[in-house]
Amino acid sequence: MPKTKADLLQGTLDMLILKALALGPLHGYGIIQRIRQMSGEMLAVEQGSLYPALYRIEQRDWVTAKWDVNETGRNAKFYSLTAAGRKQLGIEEASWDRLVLAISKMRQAT
Amino acid sequence: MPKTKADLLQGTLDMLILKALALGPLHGYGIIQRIRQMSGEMLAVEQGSLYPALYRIEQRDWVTAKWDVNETGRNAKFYSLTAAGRKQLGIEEASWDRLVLAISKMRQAT
DNA sequence: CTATCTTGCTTTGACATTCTAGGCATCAAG
DNA sequence: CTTGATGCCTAGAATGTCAAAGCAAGATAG
Repeated sequence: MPKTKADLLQGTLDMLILKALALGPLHGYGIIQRIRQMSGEMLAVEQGSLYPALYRIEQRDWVTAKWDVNETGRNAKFYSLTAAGRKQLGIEEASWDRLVLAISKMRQAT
Repeated sequence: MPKTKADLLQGTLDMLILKALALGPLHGYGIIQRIRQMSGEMLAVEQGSLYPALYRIEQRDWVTAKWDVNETGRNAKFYSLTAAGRKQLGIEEASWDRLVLAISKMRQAT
């Protein structure tokens, strides 16, 4: 039974999370929804991928976390982009652009 | 010591190999050079990545291998794209395009 | 002739990342 | 009271790439 092709490529998730948080602080569950919405329903991040990724990203000081209450009064852990995180987002976007360019060159090659 | 960012994202190598072989049969060592050349020197595939990938790809019948001699008379294992491989290349290119589109939507999202 | 470089294939282990699958808690709606 | 949505977390499996090493043959330079 062939595995279903992964939605995401390894290495893109950090960029997506940082990009989602660039629109403003948000809790984990909301980040998943924001990514889905921003991508036009094309990208679906699993919780089992997101939370470990958030932990990694926090360790690297690209985001900070703070428990707070959401608009409905429930507790949730809100993540905010740091200055370093914003810088990292730029790096990852540039890296992504390079890869896209390189592969588009592959496409054109005779 | 932060690791150097990977040149490739996991999941793209198969597509690159298939794409390189779409230009004609070639041996492993040559595939690395062809990918480098096709990508405008932007993509460098390591031997330690390539040969295991070729093995996987052969197991999936996307390529066939045959020992032969190269133009200088040396032995080398030549890989050729199969019909299934050509089909797979199409699938992977379409999947790549979808991901690029999804991420470009992320970029535009407000 | 012998040291080094390039070509060529292979294998091992480390590493990072994503996913599946589960658990737990709260709250609203039926 | 049961179900679904919201919300967080973890363990383990699977995957794929890379660094590093080894082996071999031929070319080239000294």
